Formats: sequence, C-alpha cells, structure tokens
Amino acid sequence: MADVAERAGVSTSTVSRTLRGLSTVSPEVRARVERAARELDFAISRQAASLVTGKTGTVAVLVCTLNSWFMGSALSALGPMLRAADLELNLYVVPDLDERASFFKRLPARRNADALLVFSFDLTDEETARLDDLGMPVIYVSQHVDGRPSVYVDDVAGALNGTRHLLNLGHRRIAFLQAVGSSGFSFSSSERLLGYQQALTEAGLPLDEDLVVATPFPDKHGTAKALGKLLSLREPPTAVFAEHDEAAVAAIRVLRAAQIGVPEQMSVLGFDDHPVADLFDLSTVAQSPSDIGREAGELALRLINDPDADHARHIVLPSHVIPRATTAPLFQAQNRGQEQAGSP
Amino acid sequence: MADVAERAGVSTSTVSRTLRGLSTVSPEVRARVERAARELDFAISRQAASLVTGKTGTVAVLVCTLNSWFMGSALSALGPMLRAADLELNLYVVPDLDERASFFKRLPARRNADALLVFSFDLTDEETARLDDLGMPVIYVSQHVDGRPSVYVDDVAGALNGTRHLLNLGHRRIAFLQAVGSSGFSFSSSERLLGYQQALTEAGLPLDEDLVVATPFPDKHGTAKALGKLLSLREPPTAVFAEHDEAAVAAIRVLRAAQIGVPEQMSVLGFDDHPVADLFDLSTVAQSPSDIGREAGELALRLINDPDADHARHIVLPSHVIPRATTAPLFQAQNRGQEQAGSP
DNA sequence: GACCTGCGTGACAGCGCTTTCAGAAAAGGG
DNA sequence: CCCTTTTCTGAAAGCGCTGTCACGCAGGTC
Repeated sequence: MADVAERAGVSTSTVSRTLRGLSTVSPEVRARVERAARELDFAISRQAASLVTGKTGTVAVLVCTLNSWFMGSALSALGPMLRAADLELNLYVVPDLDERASFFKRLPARRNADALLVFSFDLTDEETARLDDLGMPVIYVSQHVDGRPSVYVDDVAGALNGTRHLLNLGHRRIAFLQAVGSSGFSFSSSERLLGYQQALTEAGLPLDEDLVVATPFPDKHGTAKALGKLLSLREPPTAVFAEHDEAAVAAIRVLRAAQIGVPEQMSVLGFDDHPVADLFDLSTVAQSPSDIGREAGELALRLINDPDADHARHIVLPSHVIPRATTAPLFQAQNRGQEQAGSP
Repeated sequence: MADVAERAGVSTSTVSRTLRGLSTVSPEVRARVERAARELDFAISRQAASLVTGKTGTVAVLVCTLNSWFMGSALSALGPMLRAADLELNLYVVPDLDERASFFKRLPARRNADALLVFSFDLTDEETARLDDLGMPVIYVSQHVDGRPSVYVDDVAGALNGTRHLLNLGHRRIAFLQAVGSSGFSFSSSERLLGYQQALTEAGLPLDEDLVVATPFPDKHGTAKALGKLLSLREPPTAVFAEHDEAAVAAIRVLRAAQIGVPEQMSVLGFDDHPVADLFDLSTVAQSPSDIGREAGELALRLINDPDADHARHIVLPSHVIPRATTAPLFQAQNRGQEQAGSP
C-alpha cells in the first residue's frame, strides 16, 4: 500500500480511503490512486484491515459433507451471494464424530469470521450453547433452533401436502418410509412424519403404526426388508411416501424387481426433488436448496451489519408437490395393475 | 492474548511461544499458560498472526460449481485434510462467465491465501498467466497445465481400458458419445475420446467418424438425436461408450424407451462411477474424486512448506473398469436380443 | 481584512500478534 | 568460586492497514 501511495504521490491514508470508496477524495486524486493500484496489481490485505476494523470479512460455513445434492446446491447459491457482498466463504467440513468433537472443542472459527452458518446438523444443547458464546451471529440452516436465527423449509407442511396429494388420488392405505441415517445428522425426519400424520388425521383416517416403517440408509437390503413388512400386512398399502427421494428410488427398485408395478400397483412419492427424482420420473415434494442457501446468506449479511437485528428470526421457505409418473389414482391404478400385472 | 498472559503471570511472548508449541518453554509455565488459555476460551487471531508471519494459514479453492458429485466428493476429502494441517479452506464459487471475468480481474485470493487450488476449469492462456503472478503456489486439479503442478486421473488410459473392455466382449462397432457442456468448463472430453481411439487403433479397427456423436448436456432430446444418428447407420454400433455416466444414463433411458434392450442389443459403458451408475447398474470406468481431493491437498501442503519443491510436478491417478449390468458379450447379446427383442 | 466554514489531505497511533535481542537464572567446567 | 554456556523469559519493534485528529486552503460573510 505504501508503494501505491508513493507512486500516486499521496499518503497511505488517501490510498486507503480511495480503495474503500470512502467519503471525500477529490476525483483527480482518486483517479491517480486507482491507476497506481491497478498498475501495481495491488490487492488489500484483509488480514491487516481486519486487525484494525475488527471485521474479518469472512463468513464461516459448517457442513457435515458436501457430497450431497442439497449441500452442493445450497453452497453453489451461497457462494456467489457472499462474493457479491465482498465476503469470503470459509468452509469447515466435519464429516465424523471425532472431527465434530474437535471442532466444537476448539471452535476454529472464533475470531476468524463475522458469522457462522451451520448446515443440517442435529446439535446437542451443549453444542448450541457452545456456539452461543462464539461472539458472532450463528445461523442455523435447514433446521430450526428455538431462539436462534434459522432458515429451513416447512417440512411439516410439505409432508402434509404430499400426503394430501396421495389422498386426493384416492389412496387410503398410505405408508411412510423413514430413512435412518448413520451419523447423528438430522434430515428433518420427524417433521415429515408429523406432516404425514396430520394429513391422515385431517382426512379422518386412523394412524396405523404398521404403515410407518424405517430403513437404514443407504442400504438396499434394508429397504427390501422395510417394504417386505408393508407387503405382508393383512391390508397392504397402495401408496408409499418416502422421507426422501433416494429412499423412494430404492423402494421403486425393490418394487420393480419384485414385479410390483409402480405406479400401477403402488404409488411412490418422494421428498426433496433430488436430481434422481427426474431420472426415475418420481413424483415428489420439491424444496429449493439454492433458495435456502441464498436466504441464509442474506440473513447472515443482515445480522453482520445490524447487530441489533432480531436474533431469533426464523425464515421458513415453502415446498410444493411435483406430480410425475410414480403416483396414480387408486382406482385406475388397480385396474391397470390387474391388466398388466407383472410387467414393469 | 494479553489477558491470557496476565492471568498466567507471563509475557505475551511466552503465551505466543506456548500456543505455537514452540521451542523451549518450561513445562511448568506451559501448563499455566495452557490452563489460562482454556479458561478464557482464547483462540488466536489468524489475521494478526498472518500480518507478521506473512502466512495466512488459508488455502483458496476455486470451483465452478459444487452442484456435482465430483466436486462434492473431492471437497469432502479435501476439507478434513486441510483441517488436519490446521489450514482454513476458502471457497470461491464462480458459476458463470461474468463472475469468472471478475474473479480473474480482481483475484480476490491475492494476499489472502497461501495456495490456490483450481478445480476443473478449462483455462485460457491469459487466465493461467494471470494466476502465475498471484504470488502463491497454484495447483490445477482435474486438469493438466504444462509446467504447473497438476493433479488428475489419466483419462486417456481410462478410456483406453474402457474401450478394451468392450472389445474384449467382442464388440467391433463401438460408438463414442460426447457430452458437450454449456459453459467453458472442461470435463476432459478430448482425452477420453483419444483413449477410445487408441484402443480401436490398437485392435486394428478403423476410426469411423460416424461412430463419434456429440450431445449437448444435459438435454434428453439431444441424446435421442445423437443416438438416432447411430441407430440409422448402415452398420449401427453394438456398444456405446459415453463420455460420462450421466450421458450414459440418458442414453440408456432413450434406448429403453425405444425398446432397445440394454445390454441385450446395445452395451452401454459410462465413465466416472457417479452414484447414478450404481442406481442404473451401469458398467463404467471409475475414478476417485476423493483421492484427487486428498492428493491435491497434500501437494498444496508440500508447495506451501517447501517453496523449492518441484513446481511442475504432475500427479496422475489411476482409474479402473467396473463391469456391471449394461455391458455384455456381443455374441450372447445378439442371441438374447433376438429371443427377447422388445422387452426391457 | 478578520473570521468562520468545510473540504481534502497527511501524520500518527494502534489493532494483536511474532520475532529479535538482550538479560536473568541455572547449569556446567576449570 | 569464578567464568562460560545453556535455558528460559520479557521488552520492544513492527507487520499493513484504519481511523482520529489537526492542518492548510479555498470560498463565503460581515
């Protein structure tokens, strides 16, 4: 910066002011400084600036994996959003419980970011408390934590609408397929189950526990077992609502392998609108991870710039049903099922 | 840090030395300092440290998107690797040409990182030159740039082996399906084509230009058109080698919709071992993005710590053929094809 | 012409660390 | 027991910026 100042024949103060687009710098001097900076390929050192401003110009993002469609889409939207606000994006990938423990013990983001976005973690109270005294706004994404800023889709409403779609098609025996992940990360399982139950209750149908089955995920054998339970009921379901699309696809593969036509004999509905949904023509309840990412970024900006902002604000995003080829009316489905039984 | 020093009854110099595990600090003092630091939840400010050391403790990563299996896997491996080396990961998501231009103009990573990893970009010479005077090691990942450190899988060898697999199954008319992306990002298309051609030449087969077709991707209609060309040849192929799995899956869907059995009448081979490959039982040439991510991270570490290291080093990773259910011997395939023609 | 106002600029302190240097204390050697 | 060596610790400078403050200078007012 001293070099730029010398070359432009001004003081470093003026260079600093110019480069930050600040207050009053005479147009002539401004031009000189900008030219000098360009010629020297000068870029400000955030480190030095942050030392005195106290702002790091960085947003930290905590994720358990990037290896998922959801994270990829959300961050692909978040990244450019932050760039536009001239913020750096600092990524913490915490894949397993060991790393997680060490992250929460050391909190490496402390003092090195202006805000933290926590994606899709099922946090313990202790962990939440730990983040509370991190000294920066913490935004919970794709999850809601009481009293803390959160951004998420309304899973209850989504599952409610999805179930209604099946009900409207005439289905009365509707199963719910839960996907139990391996690590302690929440994928809003219970909320979706709740929405499913609400829809049934609303329709005056009983909640049959036999219709709610769980499968470890990913695990094809587990899916087969879970579906086996359903298919061996006295009154088997005519539709399956899977907690997420990947489980739904696993179910479709099991059903088709067993010569059970989808949707002729069994409607299958997913959740998420994951790319595989399109590949399998899967009807599903769509959510938009890129909207979530963007909203989370904007909330972060607001909280950084205005510390008095409402720190308990929740942003709830909508979802919507996308009917494709794996859900069909019950009556027609049964007819078709009998005519073409056995053919995929 | 002053607080810690006071609480431990030592100078800030000693605190600094202790916290960095440096040189000789007496065990007793060390214990006192560590306790004080723990009690005050003290975390070092990287900004302040970097100001004097000149090291930022950060690795910048440039990607065009995260919304792909490859990036997700690579970064999911890279992240923990860098964490283990106590480095931050600074992510730059540059999705379109505008952002790309602005990135290369401003080079925001300058002075704010110790190394830059560039993922899967098809860079112009100008852009490469721009990165050269960034003043930090730049590592090219999933691409190779002459004279610069690069990490990538051997696409030529992979495609060679994949084609050999088809040849070994008896196929002689083997098509190659190119997937032309929209934006200027390379997915090693030409290398894979080259491997395919090498294998044919090696087997003494002519290179029939009609057998190489391109499809815009993603675009189902385009795939149908490309396959149409192949199927209307005087001597249509009995196998299709797709540049990547997603194109292969698109091809399978088109073929099956047209009642052409895969693999009975047409073998299909993909490339990448993308998750959809497993879902469609697609034979493919596997690469390991997590290995790429890890190797890239390790190379970055080496270049940061040892500036004299070989800056032109290329790390080439292997790929291997995974036969699944979409490739079958030619002879048997034709028999089966005739017996069951028309059934999927 | 003395006074005020306000704009544009430079000098300088200081952000929180690291690092050199020097000095105190302990250890060893004659 | 004195002197050298080694081991440990503190004082202080300075990294590259920002922000405060003071100053010079034009233009306006009485």
